[in-house]
Amino acid sequence: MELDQRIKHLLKHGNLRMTTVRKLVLKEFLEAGSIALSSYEIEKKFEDLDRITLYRTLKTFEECGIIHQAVDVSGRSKYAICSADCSNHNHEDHHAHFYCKKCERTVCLDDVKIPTLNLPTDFQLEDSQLVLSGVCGACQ
Amino acid sequence: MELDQRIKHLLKHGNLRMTTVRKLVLKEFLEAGSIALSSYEIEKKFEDLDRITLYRTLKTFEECGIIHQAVDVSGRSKYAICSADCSNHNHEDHHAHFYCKKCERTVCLDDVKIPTLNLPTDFQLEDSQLVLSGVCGACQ
DNA sequence: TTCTAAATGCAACATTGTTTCGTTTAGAGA
DNA sequence: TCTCTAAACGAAACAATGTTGCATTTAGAA
Ligand SMILES: [Mn+2]
Ligand SMILES: [Mn+2]
Ligand SMILES: [Zn+2]
Ligand SMILES: [Zn+2]
Repeated sequence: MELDQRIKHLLKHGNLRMTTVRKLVLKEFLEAGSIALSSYEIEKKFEDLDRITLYRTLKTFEECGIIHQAVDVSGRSKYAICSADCSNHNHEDHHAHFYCKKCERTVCLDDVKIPTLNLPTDFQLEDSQLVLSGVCGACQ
Repeated sequence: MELDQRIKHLLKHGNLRMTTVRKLVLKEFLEAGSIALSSYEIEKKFEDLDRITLYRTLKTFEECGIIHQAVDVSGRSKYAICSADCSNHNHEDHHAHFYCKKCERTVCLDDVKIPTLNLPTDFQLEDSQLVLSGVCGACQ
């Protein structure tokens, strides 16, 4: 499907209005693919994009199942486009993320699923995040 | 071993001077055990403890293998005392951490080791962090 | 006890994110 | 196509978290 079509489709599916900022930001994520983007990276790409609006857009997209969050080792939040099966308040992409210490990029490792672990019985598990770090292929 | 003795031993082992702040902070970590502490939590416990010095102390302890870092889901850094086998610039405690969404505490799950995974070959893995979240035993 | 490198304390700054509130606008309905 | 309103935006103000530079204090070796 064409990019503009996918954008329209995703926003409609999430019951979101088609605003300039949303189309702009969503385009970035679609183009980034499995590379996760920080708020700052998006912000600096568009001079007249308001920081606050951007934060709100990211939160909205995350809640709708359009993007998912990946914390990186430095504590910064990054976001990447979700796989098809995520929906409103229900994320299904439980994969690991790799943070490259050289280029500082975070990539989704869609094929590295987070394994099931047995916790002490009194912990009630809801989410899990696996953050790997090292050097990516491009940086070696 | 007595608390003061352990503090002396750990600082000496890390080749660190025995300063007031370091003894104070290290005591907190020893008493906290497997509960990870944020900078803020320590800071508010001692009114006249300088924020900047505290950050530096945490960094120093981390480098010496006295405490280890655990990112929590909110992006905040937390720290907990290391197991015996960590040393200068060489951490050996590769366990998962559990973040309770209710009490916001992070605990070390010393027995939950991070499993080995097969990554795409071009990634050179150095570290891994596994952050589980949900509700802890005390909060149910 | 002396002396110096290490540690501290303060100021100033940077990054990341939230809240409040007035203004603009998307898009549903007439 | 036009009107109208809830949703989204933009600006200001604030908070949390962390770093850097520099002058002062201090631990502990000699
Ligand atoms: Mn991902
Ligand atoms: Mn731990
Ligand atoms: Zn890289
Ligand atoms: Zn709890």
